[in-house]
Amino acid sequence: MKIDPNSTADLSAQIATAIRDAIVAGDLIVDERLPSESELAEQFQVSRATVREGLKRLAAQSLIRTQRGATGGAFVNRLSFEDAYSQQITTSTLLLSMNEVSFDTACEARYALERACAPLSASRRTADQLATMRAEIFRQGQPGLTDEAFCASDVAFHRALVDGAHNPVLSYQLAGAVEAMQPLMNMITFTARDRATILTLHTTITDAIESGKGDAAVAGLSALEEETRNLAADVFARRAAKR
Amino acid sequence: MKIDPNSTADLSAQIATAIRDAIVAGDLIVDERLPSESELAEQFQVSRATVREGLKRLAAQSLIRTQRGATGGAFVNRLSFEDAYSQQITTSTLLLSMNEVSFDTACEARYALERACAPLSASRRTADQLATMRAEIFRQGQPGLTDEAFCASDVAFHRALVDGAHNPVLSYQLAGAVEAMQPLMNMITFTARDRATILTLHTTITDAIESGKGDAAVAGLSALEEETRNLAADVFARRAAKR
DNA sequence: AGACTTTTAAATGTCTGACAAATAAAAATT
DNA sequence: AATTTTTATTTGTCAGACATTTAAAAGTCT
Repeated sequence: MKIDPNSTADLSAQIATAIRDAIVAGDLIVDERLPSESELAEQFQVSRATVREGLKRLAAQSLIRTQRGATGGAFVNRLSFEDAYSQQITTSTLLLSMNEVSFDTACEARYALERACAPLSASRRTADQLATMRAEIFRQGQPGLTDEAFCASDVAFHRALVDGAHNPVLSYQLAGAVEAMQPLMNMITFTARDRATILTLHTTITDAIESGKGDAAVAGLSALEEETRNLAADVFARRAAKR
Repeated sequence: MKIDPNSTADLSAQIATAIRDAIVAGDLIVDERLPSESELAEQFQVSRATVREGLKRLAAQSLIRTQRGATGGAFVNRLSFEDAYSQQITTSTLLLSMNEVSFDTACEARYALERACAPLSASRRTADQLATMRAEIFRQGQPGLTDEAFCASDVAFHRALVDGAHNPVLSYQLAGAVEAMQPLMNMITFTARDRATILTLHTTITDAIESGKGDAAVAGLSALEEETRNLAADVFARRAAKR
């Protein structure tokens, strides 16, 4: 684990990279303790403050955790799916909001990915996930629900659908795609009629998942995608006409 | 932008969270300059070193960039797809290697996602992407290619396939799934016969993409998935038998 | 006046040394 | 033997200093 004295990059960044590489390469294994900050400072020939900045970079990516006290120190962290989820969601959300990704592009990606889950979900979903989907459908039918709450329930519905595939890797990948859409969806105003249409489609999809018909679920998702895109197109057209 | 004096969390972590929240909420917009480190230190009532640790956390997530000099400072960074790609790949790779994700689980997720891209790719791919796919197929047929090089070419082939969908959000999501598989794939030894089988399937898929037949491409991917899983199962069975 | 050079000020990057707080092990006491 | 106290180690935080980079301001020369 060495740093390049000729590099112009910040020392703290170089230190973070060196340690990260060691973790990715497997030279440092999960729960292994790194040398203390003072030892690292001597090893890299920098001050303790610089080492700390490097370590904080790694902590931000959940690659290490620190513990104070006599037997404390920095330990290689087992990256949990939960940690990875939340990072993914933050990154995806910012990616969409900062890069002028069109609603259609994001929507297309999301539904393409969801359709990839549907057949697996249809054959593996537990009663628990089905119950969640039904519960969210019920919630979505409640009168007086705000648009935000409707969208949040929509996200919960789709997450249950995705989790039904019982593949944590898929769930992790999809978390970003589904949740990052929420701010975009929140721009839409859902009329009572819109909600009724969506509810019908949600029911169709849930029925298909329950009876193990992957194809029908895929078709339902495609219909839902079209509906969503039409709704968004209307909103944007009306907004453009106002000017 | 405030921190909770009663929280037990590290001050640098709280500062990072406060600024991150402001960025996600849109209170700080792209390319906006944050107050200088000294000003932030005064604002949060902490030392400059603590502020810096917080800022390094944000820099690790590509949320800010820093510039030295008179008009320098920390600026809200536009999260680029490239930045997001590489973060995704690191995270996905570690997630798989640290959590005992089975080969089958990872493989299933990867191919499910790729099949989601195939129909889009079949209708939108450019000549460029097709050429890349053909070139990689050619490379994979070269004698004397190491297993590592074969896998790397395989990744390039699949990335071209995914990029053919011309949806940056999809490409971003898929980058992690495809690249994170590489270390797992590298555990497999490909015999000449294995390679020939894979080559045939790659050709089938490319032909389907070229002629706009999404269904055929999906079928080809499914066949490739089965082939890959059989290969891996053989490897693991042989390894288990050795003991 | 305009082009070039020098100075200056502001900002991040790094270092040093110190103290606070947490924590577990070792030592002392009951 | 159980409990309490001490001690050593480690991270968290602070204060102040200097180095380096950078652009703008000031100065100088033609």
